[in-house]
Amino acid sequence: MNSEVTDNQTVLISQYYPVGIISQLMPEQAVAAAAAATMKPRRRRRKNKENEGGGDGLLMRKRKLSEEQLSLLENSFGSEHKLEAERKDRLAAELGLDPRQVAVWFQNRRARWKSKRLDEEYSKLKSEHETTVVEKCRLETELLKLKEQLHEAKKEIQRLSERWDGIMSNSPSSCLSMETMEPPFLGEFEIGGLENFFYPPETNYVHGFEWDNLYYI
DNA sequence: TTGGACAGACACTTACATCA
DNA sequence: ATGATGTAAGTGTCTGTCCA
Repeated sequence: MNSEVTDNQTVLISQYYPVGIISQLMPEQAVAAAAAATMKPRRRRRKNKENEGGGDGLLMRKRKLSEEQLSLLENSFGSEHKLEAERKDRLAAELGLDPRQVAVWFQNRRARWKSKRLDEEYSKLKSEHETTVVEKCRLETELLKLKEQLHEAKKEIQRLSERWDGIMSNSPSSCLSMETMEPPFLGEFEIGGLENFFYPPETNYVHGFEWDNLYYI
C-alpha cells in the first residue's frame, strides 16, 4: 500500500480485513480507522458498488453460503451453540470458509435462535394469560351468583324469623304444643332441620367456603 | 496486584439478495 | 419496480484471560 490510498478505500478495506492486518499493511490508516471506530455516532457503512475503488466486485459482493455449508453449520450448531476456537478453525477448513465467517454465522445463528425462543415464550405466556383471564371471569360470575343466593337466603331467614317471633308472641299460652307445629318451610335450605340451619357446622368450612365469610359479604 | 492487549460474545445496525 | 424479509457482516461495548 502507498500514500495514494484514499480514505474511502481505507474504509472499504477495513470492512474486509481485521484492524490487526490493516495495521501491518498501513499503520497510519489503521490508527485513523481505530479512531473512527471509537467515534459517535456510528460510522455509516459505505454502499458496496461493484468494481468501485479498483476492487474485485465479486470479492466485495456479499456471499450466500451454499446448502452444503449451511447444512454442516446447522448440524454443528445443533450439537453445541457455543463455538470454541478449535472447532471454529476445523469447521472453517472443512467448509472452505474464513474462520471469521464461521464465527459470524454462529453469532447470527445464536441471535436468531434467541429471538425465536423469545417469540415462543411470549406466545406461551400470552396464551396462559388469556386462559387466566377467562377463568377469572368465570369465577367472578360464579361469585355474583353465590352472592345473590346468599342474599335470598338472608331474606328467607329474616322472613322465617319474623314469622316465628309472631307465633311465639301471639300465643304464649297456646294449647298448641311445639310438637304439633309444622316446621317452617325451608326450601332448598332444609338441611338437617332448623338447628343446623341457624348454627353452622363446627368446622365452619363447607365446599371451600368459610361460613364466617359467607355471613359478612 | 495491576493494567494493557486480545479474543469472544452480544445487541444493534447496515447493506445486499431474493421473492411476492 | 418496489417493499418486505432473511441474512452476512460491520460496529460498539462488555467481560474474561493472559502476561509482563
